[in-house]
Amino acid sequence: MSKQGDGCCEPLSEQPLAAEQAAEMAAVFKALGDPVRLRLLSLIASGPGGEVCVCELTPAFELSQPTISHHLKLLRQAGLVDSERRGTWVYYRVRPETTDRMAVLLAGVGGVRAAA
Amino acid sequence: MSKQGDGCCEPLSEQPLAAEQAAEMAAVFKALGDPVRLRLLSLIASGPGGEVCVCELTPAFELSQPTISHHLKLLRQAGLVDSERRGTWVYYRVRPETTDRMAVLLAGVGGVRAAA
DNA sequence: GCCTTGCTTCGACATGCGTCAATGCTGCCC
DNA sequence: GGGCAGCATTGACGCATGTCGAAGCAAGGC
Repeated sequence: MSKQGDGCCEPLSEQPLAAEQAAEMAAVFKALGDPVRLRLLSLIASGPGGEVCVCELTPAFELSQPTISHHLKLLRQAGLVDSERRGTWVYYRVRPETTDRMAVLLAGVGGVRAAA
Repeated sequence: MSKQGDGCCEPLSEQPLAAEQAAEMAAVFKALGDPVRLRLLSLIASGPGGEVCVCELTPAFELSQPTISHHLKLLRQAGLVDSERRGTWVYYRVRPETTDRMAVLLAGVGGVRAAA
């Protein structure tokens, strides 16, 4: 418990990510941590007007339709996309607030010394 | 609206994230999709000189020491951090190349229309 | 040389996650 | 109203993941 050495075990002046905030961010990253969801997000973002119908997303994968719906639900719960029913079809769009927030966090982690 | 081909189901001109690339990126995001690993990365990034000894990381969590080592291994395998043994202690540092790459990807997803 | 400290690796267990088939529900068209 | 297409939900199964205790390795101090 006493100090084990000179260059070790000094208390950190600040830890920029609290446990609560980390859990919140990790939930979003966990939603991104799947190839299918990542491609879904990319397809939605690159769609015309930033919107894509589910009927365009399902045939893009060799997966069953319920599986795609499940992944879209997870993306929605993570706050990464938003859905809107328009007549027969359901359209999804990206929520830039969430993606930008994650991008800023990653840039901050990687560029701490560059910013300072 | 019997015309299904009009407002729906047109083929995408391009899908910016191929399956291989998505799998590679998703592996990194999966490594970030855990509160413990996210806090570890944050602690490492905010350490003096961008380096932190493992003996500083372990007491920051209410987890066993092998568990922390396991999470650090996953971060290392994802290319997010790098480890270096210096005498008795092992120091970890962030690899900004990886974090910046992810930040660019997220910024691109969120700001497609802003860039265009 | 031997013991102590710091960290990793090895099994083992419980939980969570991705996937599918089957079913349910909503809205359009005849 | 009846039928049908588009999506979502449910239940179930198999695999991956987080966690721990115990053991193994490397480096220093006595």
